[in-house]
Amino acid sequence: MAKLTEDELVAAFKALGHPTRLAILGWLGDPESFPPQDQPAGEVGVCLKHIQARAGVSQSTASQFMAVLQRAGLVTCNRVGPWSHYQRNEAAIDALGKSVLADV
Amino acid sequence: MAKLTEDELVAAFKALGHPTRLAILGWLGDPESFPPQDQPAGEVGVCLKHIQARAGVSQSTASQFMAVLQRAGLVTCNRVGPWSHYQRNEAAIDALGKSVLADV
DNA sequence: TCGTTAAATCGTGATTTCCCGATTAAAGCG
DNA sequence: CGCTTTAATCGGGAAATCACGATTTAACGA
Repeated sequence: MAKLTEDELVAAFKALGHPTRLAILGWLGDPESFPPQDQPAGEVGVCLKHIQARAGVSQSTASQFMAVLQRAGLVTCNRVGPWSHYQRNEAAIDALGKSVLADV
Repeated sequence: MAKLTEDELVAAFKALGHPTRLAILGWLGDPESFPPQDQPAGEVGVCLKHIQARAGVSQSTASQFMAVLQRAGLVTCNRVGPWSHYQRNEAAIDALGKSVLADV
């Protein structure tokens, strides 16, 4: 994973500076804990519907939360048919943690 | 350093989700790079005036920035006479980085 | 005691974030 | 082609953040 720029760091911190978004990223660490779906969550990621349900927010809010996490590079999106599946970007999260330990 | 709670994590991320505050925390990693002051910066921390000058913001803004970092546990404040000196809380920063690598 | 200096707090307008419902876009099925 | 499902985007009101100047508090010296 490339070294994070100042802007990327700020975007990542902003994205995680919200309790629900922080929780979502944690949940995605255990994709199998979500209800079953057409595509295997462990491979393709978790469907937005399931994230929305667990977070207890509206569909539009869930979609926007994931867009923020995606723009910050912390998750990736996998579109299969009508579904959007979200997965942690482990390399980016690792780079963020190491950035805090080394640079910040 | 104790394990960070969800709330502490969010507060720390929020505090760092601002380019100037993130930069300040980085600057404090090299206290000697600031202009000389009555008390040795390496021991007691950096005087608010110097932080304000480098950040290029007003006195009140600088004071509030440091208050945010302090409430997030990322810096400590050392009052000596009329001066407030700020220092990185290395244990908290370390705990934050490890939290990202392990829990988030 | 009276200034002076340092810094926290107060009061503010401007901007941004938050979160929703409504709408739109796209996929898939009968 | 309609109908349904999924999710992104739009529009907006409420709340929080941002950054400032003004004021207050506290420490110190003359």
